Parts: sequence; structure tokens; C-alpha cells
Amino acid sequence: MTGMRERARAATTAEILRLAREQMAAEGASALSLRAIARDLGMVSSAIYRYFPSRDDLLTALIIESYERLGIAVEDGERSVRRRTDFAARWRAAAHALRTWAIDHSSEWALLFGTPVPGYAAPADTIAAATRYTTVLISILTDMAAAGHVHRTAVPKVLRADLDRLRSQLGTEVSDAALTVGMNAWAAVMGAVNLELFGHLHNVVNQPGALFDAVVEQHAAFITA
Amino acid sequence: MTGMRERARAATTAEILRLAREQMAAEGASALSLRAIARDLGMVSSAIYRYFPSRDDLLTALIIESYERLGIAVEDGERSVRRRTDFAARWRAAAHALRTWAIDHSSEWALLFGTPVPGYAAPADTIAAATRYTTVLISILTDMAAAGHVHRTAVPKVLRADLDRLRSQLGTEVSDAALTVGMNAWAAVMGAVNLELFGHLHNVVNQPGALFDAVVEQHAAFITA
DNA sequence: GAGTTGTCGAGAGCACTGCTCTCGTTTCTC
DNA sequence: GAGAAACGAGAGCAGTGCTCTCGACAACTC
Repeated sequence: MTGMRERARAATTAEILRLAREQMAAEGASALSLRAIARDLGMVSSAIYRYFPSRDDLLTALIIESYERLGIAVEDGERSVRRRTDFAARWRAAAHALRTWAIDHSSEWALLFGTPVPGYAAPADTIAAATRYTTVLISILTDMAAAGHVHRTAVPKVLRADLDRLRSQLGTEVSDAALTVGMNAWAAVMGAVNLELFGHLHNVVNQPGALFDAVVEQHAAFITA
Repeated sequence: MTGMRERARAATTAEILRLAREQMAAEGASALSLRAIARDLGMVSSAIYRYFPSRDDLLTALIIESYERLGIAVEDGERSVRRRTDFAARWRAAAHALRTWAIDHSSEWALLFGTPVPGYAAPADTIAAATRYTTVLISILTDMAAAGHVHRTAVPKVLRADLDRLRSQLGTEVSDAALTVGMNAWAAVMGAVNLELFGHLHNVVNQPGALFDAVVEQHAAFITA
């Protein structure tokens, strides 16, 4: 219902986002220009502001979309593992889905995990979307706990309060040790992907993904230990 | 020697870099403006181009300086450990020096390890400077090898060739296993710092540095295992 | 010492950016 | 059908990186 105006608005909003993503992939997020999008769209630059009040708002919309897509990619990767009790395999699948998405959408990855824009404070909607890809790891740990697995890593005392809060936020019954193992794995994987995508492995590791595989294997052992 | 012209040039070059760093600390690297620097310097914008042919060249100079400073900070931190055979302590000191520098110079950290500028290809001078802070970790592993320590981590086959090349580049006699352990630790630490500085731990880990400490401890155990 | 050469800062200007404001036109709502 | 709201166009502002020209001065050559 509700007329052609609303439909037209939804269509051009989607078109703006599509063109923005296209432009971002071609020239990087920092080069994203509202005026260029307007030109591609065949309208005058000021008209864009009817749809996004500022460049930051456009970026926010793109960030939310990208978090969702990353989340879906990681979920799909992890879900493809048949033997659900093979927790190491599930971890590997999730981690490799993460890296693959990052490589295939490097400008979006940079948008999510690169330098934050100085004045830009992430709105609440983005942090909700941002949790999606991490939830996959939590679900693996939760299933391990349900299967009777007990993690025995030392938990730094300072982390206790945070882990308690996290557990109640996530509504899961994962031990402090399991959460610690998970966060270590998370940090390591993110570090490896960032190093690779942001060019810090040039002349260090030429074999693409070799460092990443090593990191994933190390933490596969840790997670299932 | 050689006259006032050369001295004046060196002075204003240094002043430009100083103002650039100041401005970067205040508003982030992306907001760095040649015109603003010129204004602060009391000269017209086009005059800046006598000293740096483009904004990218200024950024390159800043990047090299920052890599050097980071390297020095990590070296100093690691050197402060008295018992040179306490390799875990040396690792902790180096890692914490890295994080401390990152926090104290967050805009410079973002410049080094954040989103690379799309068109920007790091010149050879930067990659030389970039190795400095990593060399500290290598030196710890080298000393461990000299002290008879043998690392037993599994080494991914695909990494072999890269590790061979690295070893000869570095001119050190560290085993493949030791290098693998080191690179894993490197990736994890970089990941933890990036997550913290780029705001991805908001509402996840509020205790500053708690995740970092956990990561450092885990790899301290790995390195000395 | 005189003359040439090269460096420097100033100024104007180009193409671009995000963003604001106004002004008709079109669509929706009552 | 009348009033309100949404929309696109256009002009304009302040800012950016960068280029070009021009006059002043230091540095080197003869």
C-alpha cells in the first residue's frame, strides 16, 4: 500500500547504497563521494541529502549492511560443517569464512575494522549488527559446554567482571575459561586478517593465508584442548 | 656548513612535520590538511609544496618517523628487563611497550596499522622502518635459541619457504617452529591492540587492557614452552 | 665583484568536496 | 479540491589538494 512516493524512495535509497558500495570497492571508503553518487544517479548533489542527511549517515548505513553480510558469511561457513560435534572443524570453517569474506570485500572490511573516522561515533544500531559474526564463535563454545567439554585456561582476574557481564548479555552458559579462549582466538584471527589485508605481510609472508592458517590451527588446538 | 638556505630548509621541514603531527593528534590522520599547516606556519599554502611535493609524501615522512618511534619504544621497553634469560618477561615488556605506545599515540598507530590509503603504495623506505619493532621479538627468539631452547610447535608446510627466506633476510638462526610461534604471537598482539584502539571492545571488555593481558600471557606460555 | 642559476614565498586559479538555502513542482493527506 | 509535506534543481559557501606564474633573494661561476 502507500503510494508510489514511498516505493520510489525505497528504490533510490537502495540505489544510492548500491552505487556507494560500488564506488567504495573501486576507490576505497575514504574516496566515497556523495557528489559522485549523485552524478551516477543522474541527479543533482543536493538531492542526495533528502535520503541521507550527511556523509556519516551514509557510512553508518553501509557499515550496518556490511556487518550483516559478514555475519551471514561466517554463519554460512560454519553451518556447512556436517559433523556438529567436530568443534575444531566448525572453528576452522568460521575463521576461513571470515578471511574469505574479508579478501572478497576488502574495502568493506576496511570500513568495519580499519581506522575509525575521527569525529565518527558508532551509533547503537551498528554495535548490534557488529555482534553478529562474533556470535558464531560463542555458539561453538556453547555447544562444547553443552557436550560436557571443560576449558581449563587460566582466566586473568581483571577479566572476571567483564566475562560475567558478557555471559548474561549473551544469555549463554559458557565458562570464564571458555570465553577467555574464545577472545584470544578472536583477537588472533582479527590480527592475522588485518596484517594481511592492510599490507603488513609484504615481504614477510608471501604465501597468501599461510600465517592465517597457522593462527587458526593454533587456536583450534586451544579451543578443543 | 653550507649556508643559511640549507639550515632554513631543514628547520621549516622539521616544523612542518611537527605541526603535522600536532594536527594529526588533534583531529586524526585523515583530517591532516596541508593548508592548515601552512596557516599555522604563517605561509601561503603553495609554499608547502617546496618541501613536500604532495600530501602523500608528507604522510610517508610521518609514517617513517612513527615506525622509528614505535621501534624505539618497544626496544626501550624490552631492554628494561634486567634478567635477560627471563624470556617471558622480555616478551611481556616488549608487548606492553607496544600497547602503551599505541595508546599514547593513537593517531600515529592508526596511520601505521589502520586502513591503508587506497592509491597509496608504501615506498621502500617505510618497509625498512616498519621492521624495527618486529626485530625485538626476533631477538628474543634468537637469544632463546642461543640458550639452547627448542621450540616444538607444528609448522604449516606452506610456511616453510617463507620462513627460509625470512631467516636469511634476518640473518638469524631461529628454527621454523620458533618463527611460527613468534608470528602467531605477533598477529595476536596486533589484533588485540587494534580491537582495543579501533573501538571494537566497547561493551565487550571494559577493563582496559584486560584482553591484551590475556593474549600476552597466553603467548608468553607458548613462546617459553 | 658581476652575472647567472636555482630556490623560495606569494598570489591567483582550477577542480573537487560536504553541506545549506531557496524555489518551483509533484505527491500525499484531510 | 485545498493545504501540507516531500522532492529535485540550482546557486552558493567554505574548505581541500595541487598547478602555474612572478618577483625577491641566496648561492655558485667566471
